[in-house]
Amino acid sequence: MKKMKELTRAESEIMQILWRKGKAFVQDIIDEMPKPKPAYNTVSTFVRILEQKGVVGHEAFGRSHRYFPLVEKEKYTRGFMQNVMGSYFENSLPKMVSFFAKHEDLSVSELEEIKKLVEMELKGKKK
Amino acid sequence: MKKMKELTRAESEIMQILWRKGKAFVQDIIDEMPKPKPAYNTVSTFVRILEQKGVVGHEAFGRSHRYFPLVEKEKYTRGFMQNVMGSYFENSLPKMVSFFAKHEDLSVSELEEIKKLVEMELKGKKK
DNA sequence: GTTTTAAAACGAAAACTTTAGTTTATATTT
DNA sequence: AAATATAAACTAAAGTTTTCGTTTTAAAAC
Repeated sequence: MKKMKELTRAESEIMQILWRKGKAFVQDIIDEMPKPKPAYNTVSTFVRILEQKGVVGHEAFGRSHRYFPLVEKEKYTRGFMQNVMGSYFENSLPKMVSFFAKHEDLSVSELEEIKKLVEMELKGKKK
Repeated sequence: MKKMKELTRAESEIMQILWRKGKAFVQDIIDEMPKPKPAYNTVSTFVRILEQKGVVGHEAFGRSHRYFPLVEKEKYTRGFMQNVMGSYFENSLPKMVSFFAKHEDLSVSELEEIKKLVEMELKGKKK
């Protein structure tokens, strides 16, 4: 398994859009970007970089390319979150949950959802 | 409240060490760094950059400086995780927990810890 | 009090990221 | 088929981050 190269901020922003949309032409990507929209060529360059990195592919439609992710968001998220967990939460999910319980204002329904989820998981685990 | 500037990767690596150790001379930081250790000056430059950004301070000992974080890890983590949550988990903690349940192998004791924690939180919430 | 030495400060080169203008190729229109 | 238009590819400049060699400094050793 090849080690996934870390994405830069701009690259990641474009990947987020591709992950969300599944497939997109350069213009579609630009449409999804906020306020100070970059030039067409800027985005075009980035998809090409991402393609070179092996995380994006394309299919030709006439002389246009429609781009799509080659790496699943889940997969990338996994590697990425591994770092975050290690650096910020001592590799402990309870520590992370506790952090959010302390700092963010969790709703009752969110908490109940987590509880249910964890119980489910426990059921599967214990015997 | 001033908006905390995002840290670069190298800066963040040094902050992690300062957060862990509390106080450290440049050499102490280098000692904590992995394999291809950077030159003394490299690290020295970074602590100075961090100082300029207002996230690190120092006290003088003779002609040495002992550096320490001015921004709590918790505080920085908060802003940082807000992004992560938004980009990767649609701002939903249950989604994040679910992600880990699916991908990482959580131990029974971790799950129980989370369950307890969530129940505690619920108790506090529901009237 | 002069020399040595070790750390901080400075400065600038190297590497990487971001941004877009220019060029090229090829469909589409005339 | 020539002109036009459009999208990708190329190129390069601007900006940022990372890396250290060099210089300055001030304390310590002589």
